[in-house]
Amino acid sequence: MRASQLFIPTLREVPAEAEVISHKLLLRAGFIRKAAAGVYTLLPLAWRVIKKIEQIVREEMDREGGQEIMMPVIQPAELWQESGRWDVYGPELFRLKDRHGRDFCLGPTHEEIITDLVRHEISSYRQLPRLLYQIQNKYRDERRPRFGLMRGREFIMKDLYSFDRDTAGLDESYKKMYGAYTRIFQRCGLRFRPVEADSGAIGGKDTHEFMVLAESGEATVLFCPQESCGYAANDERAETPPDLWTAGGEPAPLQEASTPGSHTVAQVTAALGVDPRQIIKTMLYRTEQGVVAALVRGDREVNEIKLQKAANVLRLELADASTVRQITGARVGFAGPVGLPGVKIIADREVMALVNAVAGANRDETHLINVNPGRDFTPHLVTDLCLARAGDPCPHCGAPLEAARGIEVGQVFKLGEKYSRALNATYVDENGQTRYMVMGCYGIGVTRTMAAAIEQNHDQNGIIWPVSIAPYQAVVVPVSNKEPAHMALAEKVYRDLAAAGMEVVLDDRDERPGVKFKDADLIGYPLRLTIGNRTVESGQVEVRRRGGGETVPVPVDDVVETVRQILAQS
RNA sequence: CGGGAUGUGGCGCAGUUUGGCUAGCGCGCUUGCCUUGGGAGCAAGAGGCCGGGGGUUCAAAUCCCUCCAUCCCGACCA
Repeated sequence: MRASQLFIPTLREVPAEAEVISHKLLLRAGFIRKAAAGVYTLLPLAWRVIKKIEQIVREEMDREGGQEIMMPVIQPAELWQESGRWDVYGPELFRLKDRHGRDFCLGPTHEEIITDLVRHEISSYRQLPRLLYQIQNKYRDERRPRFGLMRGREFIMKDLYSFDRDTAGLDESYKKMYGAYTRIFQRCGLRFRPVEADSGAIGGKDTHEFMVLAESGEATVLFCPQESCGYAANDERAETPPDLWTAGGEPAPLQEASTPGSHTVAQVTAALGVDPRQIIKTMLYRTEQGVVAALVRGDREVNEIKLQKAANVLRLELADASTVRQITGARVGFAGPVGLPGVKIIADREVMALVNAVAGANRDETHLINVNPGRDFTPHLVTDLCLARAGDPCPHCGAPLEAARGIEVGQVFKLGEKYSRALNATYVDENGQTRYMVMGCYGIGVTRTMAAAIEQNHDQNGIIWPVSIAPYQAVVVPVSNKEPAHMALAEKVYRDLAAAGMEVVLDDRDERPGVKFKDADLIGYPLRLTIGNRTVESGQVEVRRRGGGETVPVPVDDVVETVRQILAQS
């Protein structure tokens, strides 16, 4: 393509709305434009990148036996009511009504639709397993869309759904997808890490997230630095072997201490001169089964996912000030487990190891000292409630875990029978028995993958596309489009490359060379071929790799082969 | 959802506090000349319901009310 004909509206200045680098560069380099908050038009360059990522995804899905289908974006409420998610999904679900007043939603995911399809069309074990996938727009009315394509309200997802006869079959499908995902992100040129994750709202058992490592990532992952171990999990999932620290000593009599104004751990440690680990932090949560108190050591934070599981509740939210007052009789910051009636108390293991600890007294401006778990209060349950952090021991090998930020670009789930039961998706096995299908679902955020690639591959001048997903592989830049010798050679090089099957742009715009170079760097073509006075007389072309590498003169007749080799190596 | 900020040609901004006369600047855009190895120069132009609605006033980008949009921060660790 000729740059003079291409729709690539680059910007010299950064639009004020962009925060992260991928958003800034996508706007500046002319890849995207915003239509509404979290909703974008993908311009030709972005669409080319998306199609390349999609193609990689397709090839790897097909290789594992996946079959592509297209499902509706608009989904009837009935199916969501049948699965129970119409009420559970909350305000993130885009809801709408048709002219008759019937309820619909814009699909944030397609378990309902596909399970409905499969229950009607598949009835025998002979038809299983089935792996069906789609690549299309999905919708979530995010409470806060941000970071451009990283957290949009409309985005492109690949979702594959597996239907198996039993859990052994599911394990097989899961393994296939895990392998496919590893290949996909490798082929996209990304530095990533699969981590153990929590299944969250979609429900299910095993799950891994594929995290692209980048500072701008919204998720925290913890991983074991020991290569032989390889443990990695997100911070919500990571198990925390208990640190049974104790100040020791003999249990002393319970006492009250006046702690005016000390409603945080830091303030209490300062007021009483104790180690934060000596404090029992009491967090009150509202659930559909009443208020639950979570106890963790003062230096720890509550992991709400673990708490939710331990409490076996569906909904969990931190109690507001008036609820705290009602339960404890005190303002926020003075809750404690001693004499806390009518509240289910769940304690972390580390709390139980403490001797003569400090806790809120359930009275304003007062704490208790010499609190001894087991003597002064007895939790209903003791378990792991800690949010993991760097430095915690690896649950497998004990080495201190390291933390990193990650962008979640893919997730693989074992759903089990959750949806097949809810929607009655059954088959008849070889013994004539009716059984529920066993499902898995496997998503990749395609638009987010594009953004993540930029987060990981850029410099101060612009994007540095991995060759496999670059919108074009090379740009040919004649230094002057008024110089017949430059243009003639540029045209030849351009045609030769195109004839050899390369995706190449000829920058034939009537611009000064500086402008073309700046745009080439900004857009991030992996290769730039420059034609100017320095080499044109000797019949050479300068070849330069984006993102490092020197400018190398190459004889015209060798250009195609040289480019082919460089691209093959990348 | 809570808090904060912003909304002025395509982009980035000034002007608003202290109402006033043709609403400015840089970039981009158009035309011409000139120039061509890292976002050139000169000249002449085009382009603005000052986010919407309502109000105050002789007079509103500027003051008041209201709505909308966008961005940021937070969403509670007791």
